[in-house]
Amino acid sequence: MHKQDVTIYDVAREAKVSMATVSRVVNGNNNVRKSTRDRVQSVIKRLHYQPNSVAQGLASKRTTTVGLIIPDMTNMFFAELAQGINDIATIYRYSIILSSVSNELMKEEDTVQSLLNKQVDGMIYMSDRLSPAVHEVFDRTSTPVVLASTLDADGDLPSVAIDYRKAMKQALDLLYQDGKRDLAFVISDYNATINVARRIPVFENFIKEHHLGVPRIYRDVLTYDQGEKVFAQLQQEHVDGVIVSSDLAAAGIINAAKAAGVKIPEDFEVIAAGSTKISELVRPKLTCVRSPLYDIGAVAMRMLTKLMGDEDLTHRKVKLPFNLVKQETTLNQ
Amino acid sequence: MHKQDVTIYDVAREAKVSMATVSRVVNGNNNVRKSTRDRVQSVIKRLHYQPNSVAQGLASKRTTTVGLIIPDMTNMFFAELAQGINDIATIYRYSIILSSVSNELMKEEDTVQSLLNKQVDGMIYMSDRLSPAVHEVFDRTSTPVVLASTLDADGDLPSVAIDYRKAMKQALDLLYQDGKRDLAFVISDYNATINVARRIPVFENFIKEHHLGVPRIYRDVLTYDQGEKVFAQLQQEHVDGVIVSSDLAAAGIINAAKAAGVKIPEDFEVIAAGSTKISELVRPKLTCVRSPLYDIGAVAMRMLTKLMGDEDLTHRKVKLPFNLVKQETTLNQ
DNA sequence: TTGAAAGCGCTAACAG
DNA sequence: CTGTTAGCGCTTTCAA
Repeated sequence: MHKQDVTIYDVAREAKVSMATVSRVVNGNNNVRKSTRDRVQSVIKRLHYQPNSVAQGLASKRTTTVGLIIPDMTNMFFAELAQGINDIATIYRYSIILSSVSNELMKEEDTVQSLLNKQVDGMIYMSDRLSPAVHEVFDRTSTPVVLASTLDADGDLPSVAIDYRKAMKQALDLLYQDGKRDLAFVISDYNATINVARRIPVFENFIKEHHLGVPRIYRDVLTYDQGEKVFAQLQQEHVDGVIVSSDLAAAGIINAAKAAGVKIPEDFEVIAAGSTKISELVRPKLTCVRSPLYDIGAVAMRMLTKLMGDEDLTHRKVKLPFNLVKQETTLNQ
Repeated sequence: MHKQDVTIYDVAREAKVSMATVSRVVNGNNNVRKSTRDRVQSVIKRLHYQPNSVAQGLASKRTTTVGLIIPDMTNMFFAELAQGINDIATIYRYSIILSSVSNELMKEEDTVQSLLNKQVDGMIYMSDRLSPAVHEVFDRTSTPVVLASTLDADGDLPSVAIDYRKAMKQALDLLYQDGKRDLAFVISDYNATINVARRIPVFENFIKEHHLGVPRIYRDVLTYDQGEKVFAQLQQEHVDGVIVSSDLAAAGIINAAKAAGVKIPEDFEVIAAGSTKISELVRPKLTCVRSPLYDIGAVAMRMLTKLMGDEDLTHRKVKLPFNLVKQETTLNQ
């Protein structure tokens, strides 16, 4: 049994034309007489001919494939981004090679290089941290890259995101207006660009301006369990308002607070700086910054298609509007 | 700027060997003298040579790529499966082409065919329903396929799953032992193989054996909102024990029940027949059937690697052990 | 509107 | 241990 039984050559022979003509028909090239086209198409149907994409890729140097570098696909945040990318990719008939880099089995730069070796036409990068090694690979290649929900703080890679500074500021304002003065910021990765270059400076500045003492930052809190655990520390330090980067961790904090008999939002307010379905299904419902994740993915993919078609981008750094959704973990005036 | 500047030919010339020898070095073939190997490797390094996977694929007829057909990547259930697949794939150096078939943009059989055209070495299929059209494509190809967390009820495609009959039976027993007599089964897709061929027969049989009247089955309940909505019906029909196929929908039911002042588990018990992180973060915590999702994915991928290496499978239908995790939505004796 | 022919970059006999 | 030589299946000039 063969992987491929019928090739373009078989079609050409049966239809009594050259391979070139079959190729034209397959690729929708108009320079074919209608009668010829019909004849070829009927042979294609009769023989169940399917073009070999690998051969097409080698000959044309286009694979109609894009690479997706994602930190962790079990994180709904990224899954929703990926869904937006996927849908647009499908419309444009691009396939997606998925690389989840959560495991330590392969270095990120090797993953990216492997994508390049597969001759992807473009890549979308959504890891929070753009290491120098990865950046170097991006710089060396002519294959277009778009960042989704991430930033390239120093460089100028095209990106789609929200205004993290503004979102952080609004969240802090809300806590402050509600009378909270002992604020904390709970994050997963301190060195993620969006944290170190955006949210943290805003947070520290806010604390300073309002004379709220020392900025309290808790790191490495990403999972539900880590959220549950960090609550004890928050309570010990008498924190009464907290911004949490992941809503999964925020769910842990909320449940731990409820278990400890703490009243939310009266005595303790929580805002998630990033959100997924989870913010809707915990009780009390989570006040959160809602990014248009699906749209971020969709826009990023659309930008990539332009880049892959050698078009220019009108905007290289796109900021999409976000929403501060006031729910039950803040006083919600 | 070119996509590929240095080819195997350049390396051969610089190292003063033939392309064949370079190819041998690249592929770790042992029939190369150490000194030659070293010389070639140093040239490879100096020139930053990277093999073109597309050309390799065309020449060798192996792409070291597998296709993943997934219904909806924003469903954590599938995301966790995919993670297991991804990790094993990474170990064996396979890339993953991801096809989310949730959108209506492309028919499933076309998606599968497109994967075949890309010359994937194998496929893992995780959609709940194996349509005749898709099955036909699978039957026609010699490319190996493994089903993960799905069944091929009539056919004999290799699969990895749990014992759905047993899981359903245990869940029903638990509700019955707790004194619940007005049972219902809430599912997303009635025609999913695991439902129509496994769970539903067990449910109907149970109802009959215990003389519990007419089996109540609620369909098309998949999302959180749909779960919230279906609760009104459950209440109206005085259901006191329900098995829900998706834990996301179960979360909706629980929250709606709480909002209606219904006491869980005293007056109303809930068991999720499939579970993810969500079962842990709702309150009360959800009693659920826990499938080893990551392992199912991992085992499926391992089976696929064997098939792709032309090895035989000792077991074509693997059943992994599951757990009925008793938490707060059942009386939990 | 069509065909001939030269690759795309690599692998895999085969011969030596 | 190494090189020669055909391809893999398709696209793409270039001529006709």
